[in-house]
Amino acid sequence: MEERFFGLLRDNGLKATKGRVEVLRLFFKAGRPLAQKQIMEMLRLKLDRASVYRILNAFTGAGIIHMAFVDGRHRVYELPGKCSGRNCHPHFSCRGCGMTACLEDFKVYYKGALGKGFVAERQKVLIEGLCPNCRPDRDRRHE
Amino acid sequence: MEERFFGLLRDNGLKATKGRVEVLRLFFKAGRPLAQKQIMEMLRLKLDRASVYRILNAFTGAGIIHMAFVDGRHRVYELPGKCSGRNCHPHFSCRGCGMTACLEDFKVYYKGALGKGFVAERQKVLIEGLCPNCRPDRDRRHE
DNA sequence: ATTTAGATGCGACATTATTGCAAAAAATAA
DNA sequence: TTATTTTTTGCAATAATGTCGCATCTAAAT
Repeated sequence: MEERFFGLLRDNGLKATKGRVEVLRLFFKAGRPLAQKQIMEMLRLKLDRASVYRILNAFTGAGIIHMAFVDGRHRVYELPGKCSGRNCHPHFSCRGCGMTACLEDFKVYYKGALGKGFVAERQKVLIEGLCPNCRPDRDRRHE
Repeated sequence: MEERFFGLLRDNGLKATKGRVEVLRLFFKAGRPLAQKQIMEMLRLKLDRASVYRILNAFTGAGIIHMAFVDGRHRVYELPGKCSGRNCHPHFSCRGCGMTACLEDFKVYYKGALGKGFVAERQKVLIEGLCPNCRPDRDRRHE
């Protein structure tokens, strides 16, 4: 299982160090976008803040992950999944617990109106709201 | 002209101080979203960093402006225009010069796929790319 | 003009992120 | 395996964005 991470790192010209394997493992395990802070809390081994930042930048440069969106002051990264760096799928962010999710089947359609001479390179769509856990439960509204 | 700003401030329970009138003037003059940094550079009078932040927070609390989007690490604010705080129109941000623009006629259509139990409260749409000034000019491509 | 509620300036601090440099670890060569 | 080279890491310092406390000042009301 770890071999998969070793290969992914080496294929992208990155040494398979403990720290990188660990961070990569966390992304695969989480299956959802992660911010540096969350990664720090999930680490099973000691890794410096600076190293985590450098790992995220290295991964981003290599295309192993990309920045999905900025949530408040946190840059949130994820494995590519179905989206390219240029045209990323929309994301959901819960204002209750900070949980994030990819909305890969959630398509955005827009028409014109960018004005003459403008070039669109990337779209970033973020839906903010409440996840099922943070939503006031409708079945309990009579309590 | 300045009376308009005085009235807008007082109607929202804010004292019409020099700093506030100046910041409000900049928003009206610019006619586009502004970040704290840009405001600092445009100021015609001396105003402390902290004061600008406090003014932006006061204006936001009063509903005179709202945060349009986060660009990199910069919070970008704007006058409401056609959008409410909850459902803001899409924005454009130029990666060349950092210029921002509102895409009020740019409508986003999306369908389903938010999953059961999720509640959408806000949408944030940001298109990144190049503005006409930063775009490599097509007419000069043979140079 | 005096009073007073509230705004400002300044400095300290918190947070997120980057960088320089020496020590450590991984990959390569011997 | 050992030695060498390259890259990464840890630590500390630094930068940028933003907030807060407190003394001082200002706008507006008396």
